[in-house]
Amino acid sequence: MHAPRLRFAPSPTGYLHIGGVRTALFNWLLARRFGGTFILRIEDTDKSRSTDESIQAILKGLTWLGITPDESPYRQTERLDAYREQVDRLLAEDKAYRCVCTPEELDEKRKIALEKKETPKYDGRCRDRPDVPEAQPFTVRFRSPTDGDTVVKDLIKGEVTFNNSVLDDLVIVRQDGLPTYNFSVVVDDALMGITHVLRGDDHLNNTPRQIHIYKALGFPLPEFGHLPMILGQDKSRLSKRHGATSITAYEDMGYLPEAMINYLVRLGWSHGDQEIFLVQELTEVFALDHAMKSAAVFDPDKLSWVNSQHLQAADPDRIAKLLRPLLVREGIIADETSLNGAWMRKLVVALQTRWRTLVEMAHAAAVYIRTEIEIDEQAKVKFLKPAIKPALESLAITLQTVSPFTHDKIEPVFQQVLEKHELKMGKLAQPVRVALTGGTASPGIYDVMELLGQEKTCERLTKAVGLIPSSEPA
RNA sequence: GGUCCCAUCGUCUAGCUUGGCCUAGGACGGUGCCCUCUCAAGGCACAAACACGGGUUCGAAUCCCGUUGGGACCA
Repeated sequence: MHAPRLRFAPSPTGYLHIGGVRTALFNWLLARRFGGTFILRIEDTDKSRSTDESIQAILKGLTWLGITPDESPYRQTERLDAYREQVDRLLAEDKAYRCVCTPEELDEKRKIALEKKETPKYDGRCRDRPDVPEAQPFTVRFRSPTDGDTVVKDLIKGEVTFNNSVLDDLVIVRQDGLPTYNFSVVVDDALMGITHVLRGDDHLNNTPRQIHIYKALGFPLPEFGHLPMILGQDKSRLSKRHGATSITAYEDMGYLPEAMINYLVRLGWSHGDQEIFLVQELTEVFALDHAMKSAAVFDPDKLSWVNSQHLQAADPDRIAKLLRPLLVREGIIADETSLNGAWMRKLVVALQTRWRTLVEMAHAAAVYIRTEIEIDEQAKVKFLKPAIKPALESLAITLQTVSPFTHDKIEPVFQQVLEKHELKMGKLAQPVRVALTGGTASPGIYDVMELLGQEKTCERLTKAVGLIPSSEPA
């Protein structure tokens, strides 16, 4: 593969789907790997279903992932002249013809065929009609070969043979003058010099038709590759009822773009036993020879794990930066500038291995930011007992003298309190943890204290002491 | 209904092209243990699959045929 030209050609009829992203990703990766060009083409000829919001969503999603086109995006609705020109050629060369059969007539014939248990197929009534009426509304049909085989040499599926007799004369221009999918896609791919058509395998059956159009138009054939679908947990095609299928949803849920790419690339492709990939690395090793033929089930658990791996490896300052808007969104801070960078970095380091998404991290961060915390009732009953009260009290007092209030300075003071009260680490750490965070799970206790700062630490300890009765209730 | 695609642990997959290295490997998830101030992270271990049936062959997850099951497209 040398300097290939690849494209992603979504139709803007909804949000950007996970499956679409995977297709885009494979194309983009191949372009990067082999020094090629990646093109984005918006297939918006279906005006009734296409929306500008969708186009924006597609662009936004791809941009988030860094899958950006090398040429400015094309829109089919801006290329109508090109299709018209090619249709005229076909018509002039008698490789296509006008068909004046009405939808009603065709429907009727289809019904009859179905009743007779025959495959509905256009009967070719206008194919060789010498007297095509001029004034009537018409569609343009492609004159398909009726015998022989068409072999698709698919990059992923291998050789797939279709018998031409099953192909009927497909409509390439509708009554409203707009080209149909199978025609516009060929004209575009040919005119844009696409060398490799990599798309979902739901298009495999269309490929022989398209090959005939290429040939009729005298264009060189690209290579074809048909990627398997992505399925939901119930093994049916991924759809709304499987939960989030929009790429935007994953950004909102706090997944990292590189994790998304990593997870999606492994869905249908492998590189030995390697699971975690940097995007850079993918652009160096990705190729189609280890692409899967069969459909894959989307597994949110594994995505979550992949995300955690990238989250742990990520630069804390970058994560901090991504966290800020989420903290605002979740109502934890008032505006993005309200916390200082060095502190945010410490926060991220403390939480990085403990949570799998940015949103989870943001929620976990609340305890260190808010002035008021809620103490879990069970934790309180279990750990904030009279026996520990003196130790907590003396900790609250001695910690006030620590300066600077850092992990390393806090540790010896904490140890002293342990010794003085003859306590083991675990005996004191848990009550302190409950007092400081309201719960029983948190980062290391010295880190928690440093994050909270002297004031909050001492306040919360004192407050906890106040919650403990002096003696065990009878 | 017709055409086409697909088939290894629950899931993602290695192995299949060039049969023996497969007692089928890795990963997620699950379970247990270790580490440990808790929770994570990390380490170790365990359970878990070649859809089925025929061939071909000394030998098949790997090649061939069929069945079954899933999916897509055309309507």
